[in-house]
Amino acid sequence: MTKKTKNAIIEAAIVLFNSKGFTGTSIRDIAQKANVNVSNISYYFQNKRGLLEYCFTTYFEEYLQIIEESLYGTKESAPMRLRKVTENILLFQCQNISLTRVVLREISIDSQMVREIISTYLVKERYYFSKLFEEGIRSKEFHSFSINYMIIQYKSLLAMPFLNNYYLSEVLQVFTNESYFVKKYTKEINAWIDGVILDQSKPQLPMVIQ
Amino acid sequence: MTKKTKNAIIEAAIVLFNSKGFTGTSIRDIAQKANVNVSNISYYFQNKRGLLEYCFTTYFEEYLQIIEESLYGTKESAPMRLRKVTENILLFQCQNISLTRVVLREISIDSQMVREIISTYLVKERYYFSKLFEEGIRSKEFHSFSINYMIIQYKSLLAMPFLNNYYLSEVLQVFTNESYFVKKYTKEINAWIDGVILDQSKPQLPMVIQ
Amino acid sequence: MTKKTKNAIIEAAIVLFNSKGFTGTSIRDIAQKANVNVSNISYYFQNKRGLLEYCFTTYFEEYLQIIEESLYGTKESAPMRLRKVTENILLFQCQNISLTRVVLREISIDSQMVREIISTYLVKERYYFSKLFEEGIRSKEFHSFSINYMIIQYKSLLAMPFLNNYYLSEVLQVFTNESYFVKKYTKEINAWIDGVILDQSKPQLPMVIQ
Amino acid sequence: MTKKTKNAIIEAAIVLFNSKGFTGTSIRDIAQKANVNVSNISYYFQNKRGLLEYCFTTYFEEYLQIIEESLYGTKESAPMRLRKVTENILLFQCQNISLTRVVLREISIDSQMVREIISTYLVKERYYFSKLFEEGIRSKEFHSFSINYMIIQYKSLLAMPFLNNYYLSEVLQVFTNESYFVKKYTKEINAWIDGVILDQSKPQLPMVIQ
DNA sequence: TATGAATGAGTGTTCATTCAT
DNA sequence: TATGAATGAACACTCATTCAT
Repeated sequence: MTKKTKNAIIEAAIVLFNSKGFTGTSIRDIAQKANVNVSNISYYFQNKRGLLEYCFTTYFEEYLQIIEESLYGTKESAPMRLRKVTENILLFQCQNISLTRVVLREISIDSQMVREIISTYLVKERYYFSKLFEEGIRSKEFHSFSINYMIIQYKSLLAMPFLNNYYLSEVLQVFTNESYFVKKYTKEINAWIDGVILDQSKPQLPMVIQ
Repeated sequence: MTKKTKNAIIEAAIVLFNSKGFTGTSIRDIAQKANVNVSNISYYFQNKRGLLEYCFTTYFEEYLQIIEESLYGTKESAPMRLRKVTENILLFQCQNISLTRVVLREISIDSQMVREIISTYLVKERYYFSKLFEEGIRSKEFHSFSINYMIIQYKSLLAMPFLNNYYLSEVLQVFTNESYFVKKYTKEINAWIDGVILDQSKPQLPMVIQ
Repeated sequence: MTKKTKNAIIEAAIVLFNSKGFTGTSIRDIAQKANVNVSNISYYFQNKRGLLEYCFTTYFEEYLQIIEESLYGTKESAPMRLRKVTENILLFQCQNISLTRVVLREISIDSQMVREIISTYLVKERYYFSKLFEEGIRSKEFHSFSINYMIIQYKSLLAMPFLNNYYLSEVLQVFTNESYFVKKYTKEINAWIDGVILDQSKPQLPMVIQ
Repeated sequence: MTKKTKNAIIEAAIVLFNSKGFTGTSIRDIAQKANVNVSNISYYFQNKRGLLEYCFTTYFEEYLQIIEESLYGTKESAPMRLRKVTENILLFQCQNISLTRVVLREISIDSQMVREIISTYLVKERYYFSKLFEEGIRSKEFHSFSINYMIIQYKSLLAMPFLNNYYLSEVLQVFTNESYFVKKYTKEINAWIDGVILDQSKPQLPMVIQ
């Protein structure tokens, strides 16, 4: 009824996958942290892989919904929508730091398993982003750079604070879980948008850098 | 005499750590791929951790040397040196794709082991980068943004193609191991330098965007 | 009311015990094949052992009844009754191939559990067979061989096609489930009866070999 | 060097596979009985299946060699060679009672695994036996029965004491491991040969029944 | 009568490591 | 310098069974 056990497993798994990696985490670790019996993992998720799949699916379903809503909810200009989707993605990722880090890191593994799970999600994401950049270019608001490289840069800026959160906290003393981080980092990406993406020959927007 | 065995182990380890992750790779996998006996790993590197340490050390020694030479070998302006170090880092990383990916990914794990090995290297790297940005700001060539965030963005742009190389190759059809990638991607980062870092009110450099 | 669930379990169990062996079959396998919930097995048969017991009991009750009826239903001579019981046993075993194979194979395991269940049945069976052979010997129709060895041979001939049904079908292309198998194999055993058991110095019966 | 560990594993495995069946035996049972570490089983035999394969292979190599030598070592008549091969097989099986029982029982499981291992051996065995029976029939020494059914009966008589050794010892008080068993049981099978296989219209051999 | 949740012991297997040679 | 044998702990996973509903 209450799915208490199932949820406890998921939460424990995300925390441990985050800090120790998927292969570095044993299902016994998870069961112990969740304070449940090991067998429940097989019971609810078939096996360890199923648990990771669940995490991925959960993440991407919500992630893509946020992108969709941010892009198609309003009739604003491409630059405005780019800013909006940026902020919403950062907000979502900050609210799910551990899960975000798990997804971003495990994606970087050359595992057939991971590819099978996520490839369709990534194709969808790419479709949304490239459509947005195309619109910006068509309306002359964006530079007509290679869209592929725009997406690479954009995604790299979105992911970096989460992938290298150790670097941020230890070396740079920047903490992704602090409330003002979203605001601060949104400004940074906006600076990139203004400086790199937007065609400043006819600026439509005031600079928003801190 | 000949370090054939040792080198075979290192090469096999890098390839496997890259594709399966550190915890996902067993020393038996490595020994088999290197076509040597398992015990040789203990013999040459003490244990599995020692092998990873060796990889990290090898990588960072060369990486930092490249940064040092790029920054202090000439007396050029900050922007020019930033462009130069960028190109050299990308070149180095492309020439050592697997190792680069291993380092970048394993760094993202919250492992005490990894931290112990790399923290001093990261502090050095930060020192070099922040000194460069400080100089640029002092000479009014760079915007006076937060240096920390500049470094975050810069590092994220440098790392992204290697961390998400699956995404690049499968979704965007961009291949990091192709010869022209360095040239192409250097231009991209230069666009970022020009648009975001450089204070364009008094441009010293012609735009280099494709 | 309807014993649908119970019967589904039994049928699934027999098929699986046959093809995978008792220890090789899990109650989850059975429940899945029977399309019922696992707990029903505990409900109807107490536990896995109880399910096997049920199979054994079912088999032997009918098996012994067939022997009894074949031997004591008529007043015919020992050889005729031996032929008759042979045919009826083969018929019964062919009609219950899977169950027969389960029983014959599991009997060969040195399991205390199995012994407890079946020992009384085997004693009864032995009583019937030895009485029949004694009668044949007393009436000079049978050779006065060791009755024990007669029973061994007789039982081995009865069991063989079922125990080694893979050998029969794959290597010899003989199929126990085909309708004419009983007739054919009965003739074979009759040949054995005529050649080995019957005292041919004064033959009472015509040879029946194919 | 001494292969002590490997042999200890094999011996323990045969005993346990015999008494508890393959699936009923855990590799921990085996390791404990052999007084070695569990991992050695994987080390020497890859996995549990490999251990069974080894048992099968060992058994059949020797078994087929015995048949070959018995049949082709001399230039005797078909009946004499049939007697000889019978005695040698029984002797071999009595000297390896446990292994024989393991092989005979596991063969009766419908397992793809078992089939893959043994099918070629069984085909060879069949070739030898059918050739022998063909010769006997051609020389008019044997009845011209169906060779397939002859082989079935012959194999069933050879296997029975080992498959049902519980039945023999508990119910019939006959013990296969006693020294005189081979002699005694060889006579029994000879009785079958004389009574069923040999064409007695022109007897070449004196009856050997006790 | 039937179910889904949950358990703890057990499964086969793999792990990194050690050691004598 | 390199190897094969051996270990014990850990691995992911499955087992039969129980219990509240």
